[in-house]
Amino acid sequence: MALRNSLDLSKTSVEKDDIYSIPIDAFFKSAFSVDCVIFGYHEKELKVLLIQRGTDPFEDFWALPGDLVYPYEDLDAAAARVLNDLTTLHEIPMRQVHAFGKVDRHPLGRVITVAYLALVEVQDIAPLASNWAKDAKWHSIKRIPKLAFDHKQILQDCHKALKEIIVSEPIWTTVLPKKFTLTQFQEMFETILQREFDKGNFRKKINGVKFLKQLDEAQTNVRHRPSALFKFDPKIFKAYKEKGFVFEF
Amino acid sequence: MALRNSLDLSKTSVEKDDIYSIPIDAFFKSAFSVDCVIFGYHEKELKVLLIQRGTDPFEDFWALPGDLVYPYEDLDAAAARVLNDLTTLHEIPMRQVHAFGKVDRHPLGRVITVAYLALVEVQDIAPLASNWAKDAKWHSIKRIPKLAFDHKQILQDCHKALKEIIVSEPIWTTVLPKKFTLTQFQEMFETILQREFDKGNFRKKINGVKFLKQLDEAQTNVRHRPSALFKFDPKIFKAYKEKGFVFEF
DNA sequence: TCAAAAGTGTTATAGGTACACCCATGT
DNA sequence: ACATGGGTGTACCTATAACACTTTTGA
Repeated sequence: MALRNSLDLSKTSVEKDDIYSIPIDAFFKSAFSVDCVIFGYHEKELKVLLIQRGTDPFEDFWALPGDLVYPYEDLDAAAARVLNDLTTLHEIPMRQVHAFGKVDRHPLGRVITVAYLALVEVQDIAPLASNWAKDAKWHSIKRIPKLAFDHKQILQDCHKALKEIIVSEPIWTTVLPKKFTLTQFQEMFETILQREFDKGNFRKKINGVKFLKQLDEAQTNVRHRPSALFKFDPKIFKAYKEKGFVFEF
Repeated sequence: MALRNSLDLSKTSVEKDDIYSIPIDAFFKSAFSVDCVIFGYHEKELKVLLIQRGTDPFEDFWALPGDLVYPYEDLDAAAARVLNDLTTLHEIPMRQVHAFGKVDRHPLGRVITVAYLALVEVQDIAPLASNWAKDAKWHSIKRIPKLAFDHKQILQDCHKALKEIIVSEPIWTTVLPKKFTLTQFQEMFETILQREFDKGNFRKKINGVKFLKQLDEAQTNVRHRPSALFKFDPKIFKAYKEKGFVFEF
């Protein structure tokens, strides 16, 4: 059987055909990992943080940052740790997207991985290579190199999930300045959702939404009419979310 | 540490505080399971198939049907197997919803579980207790007993996911007869989405949707005006799905 | 002829789309 | 004065919601 060759479970006495007599210990011969799709946004460009692997398997390949989950570590905490190892960011929530569990997805053994995503400001990142990575770089979503494992699929699924999450959860707050213009707001959505909006109509929708509050300030030093600045009000948003609010673009 | 007491990893030499020196084998001391939320629909009622546990932990508690994933088994295949063990159904796709990975969620060791859901016709089920279950019964979604593990949370998340999936994927085909009336169709959505629709407006939406085809047949032996019968056309639906179709109720 | 559910039509309103146009600023 | 992006208004069109009404059957 093909799968047999790509797995090393030789330390157990498990025989494939006698599946109902597998000793309980055999089940505890597997591991789980998390893989993080860290999206970065900056000036109308969507990027992903990739690492270049420093060890086998797939040495030198670009891959999503990820790691095995420690025995005493919650799944969510493991994802947060990976983000912290690569960046200076804390308190950025990672969202779980999907578990990938094909038998042969990892050449060294049975490893199920759980994919997480986050959206951050590109400039916030300090891409220092950790011990399992030679290098770490932002890649435009439009030019992704060949990736290790099944990471191409994972990235694709997470990109789709990002588009769904962004309209209902304010994960975009990490990507805009505290005080932002409506144009910045619109461009961010246009980039991530990969479509364009009419300026006037977009603004009408924003005006109907109380959690985006216009400030008494304006831009300065711009060579055009200064824009009003807006801020996000998390308390008011909370009430919206409870009613099932989503941006209906 | 509280977690320490609820886990049994004594076979490894791992010390909590020295997490970076954990031997690779320690990671392969964990297991994964699948838990299946099998929703059943019948005559305006939504139910869930629960089993009564026959073994510790949580013996005699009601729980979601689930099992450990076999070493050579894909995650999706494990979910399908659980469904097959409890029912006579094949070819019913299970949809992955979420992975639950809290350290202490399983009293016997580190077990991450991946939740799946399916929607089936209640009558199709043959609730025979398998070796790990004393009993298996349909429970109305409105009256759910105390559940084992974190299954209450899992059920809740899956119920929410069902509402989201039902409007974009035709998982409801398993629940309606091959030839169905628009009233049956409407009642099914009303039950699952827990809201009501105006008959006339609902039908207007259906008429705009080409993958629901009216047949040249009608009901017989009903003591009221016979309803036209409709069928689902998977080929036409495929084109709709590619354009991102969802029912906007 | 009545009950019951099928099926259609009407209207008022809300919301979306596609524009055109004016405004404030720095150079 | 003009280039640049900010900001507003309008007119058209379509979608939606609420409702009343007609139709077809079995009993």
